[in-house]
Amino acid sequence: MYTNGRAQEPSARETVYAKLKEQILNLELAPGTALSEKESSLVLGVSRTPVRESFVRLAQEGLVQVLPQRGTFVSLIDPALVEEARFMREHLERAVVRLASAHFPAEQLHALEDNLALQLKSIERADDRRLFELDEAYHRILFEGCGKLNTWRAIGQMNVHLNRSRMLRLVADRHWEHLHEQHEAIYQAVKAGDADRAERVMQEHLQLGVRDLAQLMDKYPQYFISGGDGKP
Amino acid sequence: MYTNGRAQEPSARETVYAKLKEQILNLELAPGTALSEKESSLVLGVSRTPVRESFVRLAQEGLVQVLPQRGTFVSLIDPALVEEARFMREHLERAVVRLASAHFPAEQLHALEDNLALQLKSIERADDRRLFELDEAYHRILFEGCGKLNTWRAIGQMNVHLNRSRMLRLVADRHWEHLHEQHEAIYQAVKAGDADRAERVMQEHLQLGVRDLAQLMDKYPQYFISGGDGKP
DNA sequence: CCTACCATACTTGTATGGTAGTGTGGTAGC
DNA sequence: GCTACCACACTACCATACAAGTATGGTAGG
Repeated sequence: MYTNGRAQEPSARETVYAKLKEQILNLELAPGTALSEKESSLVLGVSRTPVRESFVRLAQEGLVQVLPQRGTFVSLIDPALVEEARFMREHLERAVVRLASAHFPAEQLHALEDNLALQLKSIERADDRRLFELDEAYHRILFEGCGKLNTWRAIGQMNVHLNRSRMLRLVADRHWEHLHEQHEAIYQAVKAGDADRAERVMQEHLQLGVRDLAQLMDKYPQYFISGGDGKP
Repeated sequence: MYTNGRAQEPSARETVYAKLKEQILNLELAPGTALSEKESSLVLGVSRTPVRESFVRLAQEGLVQVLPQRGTFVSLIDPALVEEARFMREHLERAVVRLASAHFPAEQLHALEDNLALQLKSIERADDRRLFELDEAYHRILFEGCGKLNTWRAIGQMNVHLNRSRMLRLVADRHWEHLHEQHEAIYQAVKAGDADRAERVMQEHLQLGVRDLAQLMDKYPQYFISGGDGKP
């Protein structure tokens, strides 16, 4: 029988994993912070087992680093990962907007419109976090409309590193001026079927994020990998 | 002191994970096969804990599917994942060979030469598995020479699904004719700095693999996702 | 004062027992 | 013969105990 109503309460492992990941991405758990299975289990009110399994998942994503018998630490931001995340997004999203310009379902086109409207409201309210989420959702919709949602998910695993540096930049200084207008321009180009223009704007759009990575590394050196250490 | 000679014996979790992953990729554990923490722990001679943690990792990669209180199963092959893996590789590797054509270190260039020589020997011996590994290594070297090794690793997580279908194809029918000559052509183009030609050959190269995916799905329907089931 | 050593309090790694949910085969009742 | 029910075997999930390695601070000896 269909017991799969998907109304199951999430497992302890899932909640712990989501909580830790959110805190790491929000920089509430700063890069370099020492974690511990026992401490996290006490804080979150579960045993070590689900915490440990969450650490395994986070370690696989490169968000934490487990040193056997020594400790678990929130990974330092690796500039190479940040740049390569940008690289991946640039080339894959350029390809995707070309696809989108050729054919894009009405449903996702409307979703883009709604998203753009919400972006404007978030900018009015100066709600950075919300705008950040909407930005993510916007790009996700583009992939979804092209039937490339799995590709977006694969990007996601690199994207977390890019997002952490973007979040750091958000703390230092907020300038979302061009963001909405670029999103708008991409939307217009896709709608008009102008693949060349869509690709060009997307390329510019994805070069904004890491322009001043060096400044961030200078301002928050303790959050970044310096020498040969950090990732073996 | 420097006790980090990296000469540590691998943990039980690592060996279990590697073993299971290899067996899944080799199709020794066929898609749909039922696994179990207890059984695997008995077979591999460890307790349930490292097995369980390996399942967590494999589940995150999409290689197994864990149904709570019901069982753990080797994931069926998802044609959408296979196609999107090809999509990612096509666009990222085209970008990479363009970079490589502009500048490529001598060390990696020699590594490509060695690799090509070994490919020839594997073809002579009709050693498919070995040629498969060399093919993977060849592309990895291209990324490495461009300083995009993390990108290759990110592709890897999608690539496993592509490779599983390629392995299935290997079982059915072996035709590696064009593989080596395409690799050779890419090498020549990179060495000559001809970005356009390198990109073009790479594009053709990466369209070979999934040409007859439909045939495989027809021949081994039990290994593939059919309807809306499989991945929620 | 400086150094070498060692007890101790951490850390993660592994093993195991108990719990709750799920599928299945047998059986009682119709 | 057919159906409904129930006991049982099986699963993954979680908690806990033990093992083994590591960093550290205090102390004895020079």
